Amino acid sequence: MSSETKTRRRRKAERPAEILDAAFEEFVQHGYSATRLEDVAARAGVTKGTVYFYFDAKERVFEEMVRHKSQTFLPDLAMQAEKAEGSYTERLQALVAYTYAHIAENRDSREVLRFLISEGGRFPELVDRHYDEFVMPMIDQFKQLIDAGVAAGEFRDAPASEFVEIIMSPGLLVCLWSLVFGTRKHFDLDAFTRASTDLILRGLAK
Amino acid sequence: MSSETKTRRRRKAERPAEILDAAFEEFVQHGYSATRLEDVAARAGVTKGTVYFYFDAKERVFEEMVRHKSQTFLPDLAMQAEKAEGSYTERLQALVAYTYAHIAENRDSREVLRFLISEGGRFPELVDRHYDEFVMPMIDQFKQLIDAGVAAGEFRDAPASEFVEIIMSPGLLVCLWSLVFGTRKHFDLDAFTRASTDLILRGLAK
Amino acid sequence: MSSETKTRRRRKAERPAEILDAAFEEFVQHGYSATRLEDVAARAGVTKGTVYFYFDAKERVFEEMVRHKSQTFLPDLAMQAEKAEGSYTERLQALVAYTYAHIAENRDSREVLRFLISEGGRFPELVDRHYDEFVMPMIDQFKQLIDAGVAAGEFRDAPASEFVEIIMSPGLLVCLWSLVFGTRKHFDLDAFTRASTDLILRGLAK
Amino acid sequence: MSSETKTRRRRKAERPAEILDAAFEEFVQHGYSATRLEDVAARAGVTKGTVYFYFDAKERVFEEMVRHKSQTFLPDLAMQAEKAEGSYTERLQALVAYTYAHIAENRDSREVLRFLISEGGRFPELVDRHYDEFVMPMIDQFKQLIDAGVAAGEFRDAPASEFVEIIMSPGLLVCLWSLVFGTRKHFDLDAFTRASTDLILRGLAK
DNA sequence: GATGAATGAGGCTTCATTCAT
DNA sequence: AATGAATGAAGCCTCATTCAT
Repeated sequence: MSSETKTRRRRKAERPAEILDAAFEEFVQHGYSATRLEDVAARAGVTKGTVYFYFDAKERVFEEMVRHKSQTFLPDLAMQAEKAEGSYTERLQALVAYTYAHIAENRDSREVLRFLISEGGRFPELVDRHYDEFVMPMIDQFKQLIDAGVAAGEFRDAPASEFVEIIMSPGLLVCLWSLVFGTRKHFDLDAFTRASTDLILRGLAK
Repeated sequence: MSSETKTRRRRKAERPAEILDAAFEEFVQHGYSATRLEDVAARAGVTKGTVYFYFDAKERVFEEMVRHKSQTFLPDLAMQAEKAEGSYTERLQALVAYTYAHIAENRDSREVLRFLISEGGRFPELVDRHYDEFVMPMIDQFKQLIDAGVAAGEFRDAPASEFVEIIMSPGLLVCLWSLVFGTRKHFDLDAFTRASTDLILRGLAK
Repeated sequence: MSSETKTRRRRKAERPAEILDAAFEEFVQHGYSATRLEDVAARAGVTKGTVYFYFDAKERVFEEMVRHKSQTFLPDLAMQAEKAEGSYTERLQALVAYTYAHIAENRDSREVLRFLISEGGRFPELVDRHYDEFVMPMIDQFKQLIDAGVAAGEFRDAPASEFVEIIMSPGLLVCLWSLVFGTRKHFDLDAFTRASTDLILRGLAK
Repeated sequence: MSSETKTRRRRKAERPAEILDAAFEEFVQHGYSATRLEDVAARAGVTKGTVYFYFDAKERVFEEMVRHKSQTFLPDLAMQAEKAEGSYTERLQALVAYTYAHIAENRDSREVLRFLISEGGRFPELVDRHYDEFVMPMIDQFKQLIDAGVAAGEFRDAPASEFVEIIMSPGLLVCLWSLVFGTRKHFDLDAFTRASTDLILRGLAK
């Protein structure tokens, strides 16, 4: 069935997501203030008016777009954590690799981070929401694993146990690198991940 | 020459910097697109026309402002590295502490990073310049120290030696934390620095 | 025929009037240009499309609404004039009181006057129609009574006989007062009517 | 000196009034909502931006325009009242004639009344201001004269003494007539004034 | 008959930029 | 050097109107 023959009702169900996807691209390219809603509309294959039929204002489009693109990878992370096997070292290694790959390679979450950095001041609820739904849960996930490793006597009780963010920081660096330098200065993610994991695990080892 | 004339001359000489300082504050608060040159002028105590006397266009004001606020801390870092004493472990510890403190607490460089992230696409030369004048030198500085430590047999030849960025990543995390959450979610920088340094040094140790 | 069908039919028959009533309220509150047909529809409990089913365009809704709300009180006035008894003075007194009460207290005709004043330029036919169907007949009604009173020797042949509008002007003033000041500056209509009638009758008396 | 050679400073002093005069014409022709600020600008010989240089928003233009056009005729009325001579009857006669002529023939105040009627709901301060600065003082002026006439035994103590608005109501009727019918249905103002004055004076006479 | 998704022209407002003074 | 009046392009948003369902 071609998209032209879709019923209006079906299209209505799909429109908002189409608009938000288009908005994502435009906001990524030009930033919040410099993107024109008309371009968003054109990219989504509708007209200005249609955007306003679904969203109150430009701010709302932005907020919903971030929400839309924040469909978190947390459930996946939890699943990875559960199905992880072997020593705590091996489990942590696996989880770190999984997380870095996500942070570094997932364009959506990378750009969401850019939005939080550049427009967070204008959209504080978005920031708070991100903290609650993304940052804290991820930290918790890692903290659990490390605490268990410490309890099992596999990791030493390093001060880093209280700042598991440290473990994620190399991943964030890659993400930031990508945000700032794009593809101009390339990065061997695999080697970097190996190096980071090596350093971290060695740093945690007893 | 009357003192009034002198004052006027002195003021004239300071004008551009005053304007750039004002621009910094406005750009920090509203982002590139959303700041009005008129507000910049008002904050600097001049009028729009004066801004245009010193700078061609809004883009130029932004670029010059970033340049102005990028007065790098590299010379300081080099000095610190030179006057550092003791084992390589101790030297690295000192340098890391110094760097984290700068990255985390220096508002100017923090906000410059925000500008690079949010407006880098619009100002690629700025990004390149930053890479050349800031990122690479800093990486080199650390790489030298670590290579020396390895050569001296104090550090193992970890894969991280090829990615000394890893060592700076916890500092960047604090910086990012501050950019996104401001002062809302506080952070014990000292404890975090100790934990990071501990992890890193342990990870590098033979 | 099920009662439901009947209800539907009945409702259908009432729809236009319901829409016009809703339109009246919205036009009163916001004026012609500033009222949105969507709000009219919502107030009438239908959707925009339905409004367009019954009326060609916004202008038509307005015109029909004014017509709908202009269901004149002239028949009532004529009846009052007919059943009036006593001297011409008493009859005029009664008719004046009746007219003032209507002009001053009937919200519909008051607001119709507002529409004529504010949108008359855009709807000249409405104005002409009002003149023919409302203004002239009312003037005639009064003129007849006064002429009869003059003929009967009860009133002097004052110049005002040629301008019976004068007699209605105090009523109009109350109406205007209400249009401009609403209920904020109150007005003792009864006392005002008595005062006006007293002045007029005395002015007409021989 | 041609208008082109006027200095910018001089022009700045004149611009606001020029814009407000232009705004008056446009608002009169189309009403508040339907006039485009761009047309106001064009009529004033400037561009949209200039209007916004002098006035915050369309609402402000309207308010200031009403204020500008409300330069009251009260001082003139007071002067007329002072220099009036003869019996109270003659003085009242003169004042009424003067007032009617103003109300009926002064286009500015007539249209201001139209604005109060059509847009008063949107600009309540304007209405209140008009009441304080225009309506009440005028009423007072007439009340003083009538009270004096009553005290002097020239007028009877009619109930109308408490509602001197009655005296102005014929003038208002002419004004309204003009607002609604424009020049289409003409009106012999002089004759009407004579008729009204005759009726009123006779009504007040002892 | 009725709905409501979609359109697109049009108006308000902002602001980078210019230039006469 | 500095001012600030003036411009005009551009963007946000509204809403009368249409039409497929």
